[in-house]
Amino acid sequence: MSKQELPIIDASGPGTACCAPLACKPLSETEAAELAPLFKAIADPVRLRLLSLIACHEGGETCVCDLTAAFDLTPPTISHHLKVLKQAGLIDSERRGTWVYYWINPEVLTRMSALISPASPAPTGTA
Amino acid sequence: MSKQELPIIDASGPGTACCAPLACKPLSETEAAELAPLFKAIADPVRLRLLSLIACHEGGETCVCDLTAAFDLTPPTISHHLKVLKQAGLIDSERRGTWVYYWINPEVLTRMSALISPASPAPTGTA
DNA sequence: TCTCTAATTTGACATACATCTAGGCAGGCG
DNA sequence: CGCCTGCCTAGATGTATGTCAAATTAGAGA
Repeated sequence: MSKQELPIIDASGPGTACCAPLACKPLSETEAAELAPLFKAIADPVRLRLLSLIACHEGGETCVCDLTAAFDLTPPTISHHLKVLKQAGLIDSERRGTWVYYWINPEVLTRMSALISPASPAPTGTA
Repeated sequence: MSKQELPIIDASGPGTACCAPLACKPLSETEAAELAPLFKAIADPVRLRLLSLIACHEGGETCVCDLTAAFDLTPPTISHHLKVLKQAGLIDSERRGTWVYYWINPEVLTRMSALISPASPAPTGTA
């Protein structure tokens, strides 16, 4: 276990210096190799919907049973996708009694978003 | 040809109403099915670097020969990845004499970025 | 303890994908 | 016209991935 890593994306908090890392200077081979799996994790319709379902759920967390019910897939398949999302660091989970709850890790999503956001994300008079 | 489509992502321009579509309301099956390929296009280290190289190149466009030179891969492989990016609508190209030039389509990238950007992407007094 | 439900793990299978080699098309130049 | 260079297409191949059925673990309750 202890698959908790996400020091990628050039560090930099929410209000970074430059612009979008991607359009600022070419990604190194190493950076690309670490970033690609993050996007691969959300590059699937089921995982995209899972992420959205969890993100939208009130209380910030969702029981697996609710997620499974939203798809025409078997529980093992949902479990597999949740595992992929979790290993990418996009979500986290905890068992509470009989049920397991998942919630989103917004930091990683924010970083991914910033990475692909073009130079001037808000063209509000950028001229 | 004529694989030019990108009406996805819930429409909405740069200054949309709500927040991030993903965290706002659950993605429909259709939306997810149309969005996933976009992320799949950048869910590869080589394509991520290609995109970055093109985005960073001065003049806004890059010759294929420059891209090929940056990798340890054969030209057909680079060509394949460029095709994937182009079919996703992320880049576009034009032949000019002997060389072919590629440039980025920032709109699609912007939409993808907004999609995964958590609730308040630009805390610039959005409240 | 026994049983029932919730969720995950394991193993198998079909499909999708990244990469290469070989060959084809287009444009420049002698 | 013929050749050379730049890029793409076609076909082949090994690996990765999404899905399911069957088996396993974890907790609740009688």
